[in-house]
Amino acid sequence: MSEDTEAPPGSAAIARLRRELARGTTELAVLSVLGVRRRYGYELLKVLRETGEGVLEVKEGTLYPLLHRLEDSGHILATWEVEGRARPRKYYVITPEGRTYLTMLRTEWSGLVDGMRQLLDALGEVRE
Amino acid sequence: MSEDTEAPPGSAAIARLRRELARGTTELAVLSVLGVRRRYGYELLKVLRETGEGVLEVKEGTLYPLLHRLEDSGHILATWEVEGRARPRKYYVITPEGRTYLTMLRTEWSGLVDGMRQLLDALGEVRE
DNA sequence: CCCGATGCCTTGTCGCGCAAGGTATCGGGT
DNA sequence: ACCCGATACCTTGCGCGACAAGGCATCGGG
Repeated sequence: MSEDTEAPPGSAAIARLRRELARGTTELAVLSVLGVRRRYGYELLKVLRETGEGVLEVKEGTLYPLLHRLEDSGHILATWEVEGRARPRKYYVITPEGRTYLTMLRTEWSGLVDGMRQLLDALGEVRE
Repeated sequence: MSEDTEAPPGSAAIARLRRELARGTTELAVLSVLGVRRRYGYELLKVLRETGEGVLEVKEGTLYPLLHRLEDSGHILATWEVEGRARPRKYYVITPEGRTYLTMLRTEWSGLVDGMRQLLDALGEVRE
């Protein structure tokens, strides 16, 4: 029984809380990347993994449904592109409504970060 | 049809994304407050609403189950206190395991914030 | 010839946040 | 006398995003 079925202790717990914390940030991240220029799904996957020190490990099962949601709500537009290529790509572009929404998301995010910092800093002082 | 059933447009959407973004932060906030000194549930509710500019609007239906979860996992300890009072209070104290977990949570949180800042800042430059 | 990378997708499960409801005591306003 | 808000705890049921796990197809290198 030296074959340990468990990875490092608590790693499952870490994964869980990381998942919960990152909730909602994927949408912000994706929309931000698309705010710069159009991308296709698989490309987004790599961009998001390379940026931000790999903190945002977006999974396929997360990204594709998210893109469909954003498309349904009119925040992004999808276009298939083949162009002599065997594996066609689905490019996404942000819409004006998407930009408005992105601004909203950014505001909400920085508000949350500010609030949390205040809370944590205040307690940090007392702790000292 | 002038009677609009909807409040300000998008306010429901705002509430939704705020809820999604704040996911998981409540645990960090609660544990942080308890890291300073013991508190009872209803008190936590008020402390969390007054701190951090009201960004963390914790609801009762969120807080109480969360406290029970933290207790079950051994991160906090509960003690009933009556002391001549008609309405008894349930005080919570953080345990050593809770402190370890709190440290972990703080690390995860700042990692996420850093990652997001890098991502957003990088895109901000290009946008300019 | 197989396997990994590319490129898209789906179904089912998990777990948090919350609306909505419940119970009980106490004090102040009318 | 009565009601209502604050205090103080709790619960059930729903919504919804993240993800594991799987599927499908093509292309290139060892």
